[in-house]
Amino acid sequence: MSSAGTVVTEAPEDYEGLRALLLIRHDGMPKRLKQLAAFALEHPEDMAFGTVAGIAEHAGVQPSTLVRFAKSLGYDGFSHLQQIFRDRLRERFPDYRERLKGLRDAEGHHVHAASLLEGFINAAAVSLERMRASVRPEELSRAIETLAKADTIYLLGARRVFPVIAYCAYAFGKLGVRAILIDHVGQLSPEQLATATGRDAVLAISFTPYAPVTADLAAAAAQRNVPVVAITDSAFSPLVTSADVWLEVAEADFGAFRSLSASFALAMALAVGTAEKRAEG
Amino acid sequence: MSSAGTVVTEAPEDYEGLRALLLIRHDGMPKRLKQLAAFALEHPEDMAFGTVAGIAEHAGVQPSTLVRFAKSLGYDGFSHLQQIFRDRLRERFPDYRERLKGLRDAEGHHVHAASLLEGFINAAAVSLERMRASVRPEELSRAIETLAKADTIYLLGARRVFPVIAYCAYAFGKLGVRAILIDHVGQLSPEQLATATGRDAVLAISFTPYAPVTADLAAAAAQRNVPVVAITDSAFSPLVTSADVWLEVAEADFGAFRSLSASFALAMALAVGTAEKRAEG
DNA sequence: GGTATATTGGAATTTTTATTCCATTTTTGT
DNA sequence: ACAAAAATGGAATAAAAATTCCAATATACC
Repeated sequence: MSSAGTVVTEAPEDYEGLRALLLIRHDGMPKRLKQLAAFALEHPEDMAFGTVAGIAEHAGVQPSTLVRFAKSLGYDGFSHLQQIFRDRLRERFPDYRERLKGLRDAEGHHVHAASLLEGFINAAAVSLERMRASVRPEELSRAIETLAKADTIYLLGARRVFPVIAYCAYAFGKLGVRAILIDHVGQLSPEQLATATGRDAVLAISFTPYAPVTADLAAAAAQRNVPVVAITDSAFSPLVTSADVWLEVAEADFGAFRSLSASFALAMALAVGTAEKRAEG
Repeated sequence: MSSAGTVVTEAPEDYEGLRALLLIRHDGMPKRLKQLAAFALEHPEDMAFGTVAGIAEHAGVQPSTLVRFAKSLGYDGFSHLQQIFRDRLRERFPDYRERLKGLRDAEGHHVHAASLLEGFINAAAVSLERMRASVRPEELSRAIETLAKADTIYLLGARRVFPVIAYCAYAFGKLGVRAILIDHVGQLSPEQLATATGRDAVLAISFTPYAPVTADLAAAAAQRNVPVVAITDSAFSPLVTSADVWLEVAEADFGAFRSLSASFALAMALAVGTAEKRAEG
């Protein structure tokens, strides 16, 4: 390790750190490595997607030089360096599985617990960022209008998303909007929904793997001309066919568990938006 | 070429075209390919960066199925299909300016709805960032240890935080950890908790204004020497006196509503941490 | 100007990754 | 209920890519 290149004390794990390192070290670098440093900052996408051979040709160096370049910065090899560029494009969602594995071997449980938390925080943050870009204001507006027109709002969701719908019940209640939580107690959900008419509305949430109850009940409601507003995670969701308006939320996951943060934020916006719309007229 | 799969007249060269094609073909696809179609649209980043083996595992199919999937869409193989996903990421940069402009042009209500959503997204993001700094790894570790030692975990939370605790019930169940959700149905919560002993544990959550039930039940449990792990928002919380370990979470609010994102992330970390600790021994 | 040291180029090797093939299972049509 | 066709899983194979190694060249130092 301490043999070949220059200093070995670094190796930033994020793009900004790498950028800073390259700017500092650039002046003292030998010709070809300097060339690569400049190329990397000018063509970060190439660095993220390219192969050693391809990038080397583009940058006018030999493949081996690229590997040497990565090692001189403290990385294991080119692949490790490339990961930094990929993470950047991935909306800053580094490969935590890898990191977790490393931490587990290396240090104690404290670190492990903390990195677990980091992972979930990151999944939540990514979900929120994604939603910023993906939800269309017009759709959101239409959803709010539909709910605002309703006499009573029936809240439908099971299993993983039940917490979201339960929160809606709390929020609508606090806002003075009449809403009924379909809680499935005693498997009475069909009866709980039976009183819904065309003048009411259903707010249904379901993500993969779609709980059959939710899809079934939403479909039954739609059949009876009850307007359905849906929050779901893909155009393939069984909710889409029943819905008058549907909003897409793609939550990020960490390990086997998916975030709910974006769904919560969206649900809250729907609830407050509905209450405000009603107050207007 | 005209041999194996389905139709071969297509093979869109851009992401939108691919998306459209998947939506159209989805219904007529066999099980595994349908699965992949959904996965691809839900995890486009994975498709862009992953390897055949990695993506296949994530999506729950065989590597060969991925190749077959690509070919059935008219591509040469997986690599060709992957290119579409990579191209999409390269171009998706001048995004925010467009978005802002779009918001400005749209009508009054749309903007309002969108900014409502922005507000809740920001509150959630702020909460997450705060927690990054505030939760101490040692405390988190102690909390996990306490829960891991327990025979059965009793989940306690009401009103605003009920969704968090309800999610814990889901997560623990999925992880194979015995946990009981105190759901307050029929006001039977004291009875639901009555069977807890010193070999079990209580996970309690409460934020201002502290719901009296939660504090009372936690205190009663502590009295009977049941270990209590608490998540709360200040050192003055009534939960603190009953708790063996407590974790502080300060959620940000927008309007009258407070985020729950940080609490969720923390709860998930606790759940997974507990399950892993148990698996270790 | 000569020698030691660092850098570079390029081929050889190893590792990783995509693809193909075929036996087994599932679905479809009669 | 049966046969034919389609779909699937998994191991075997082929292709591609990263990494290493060493000889050749350039640079720095005395």
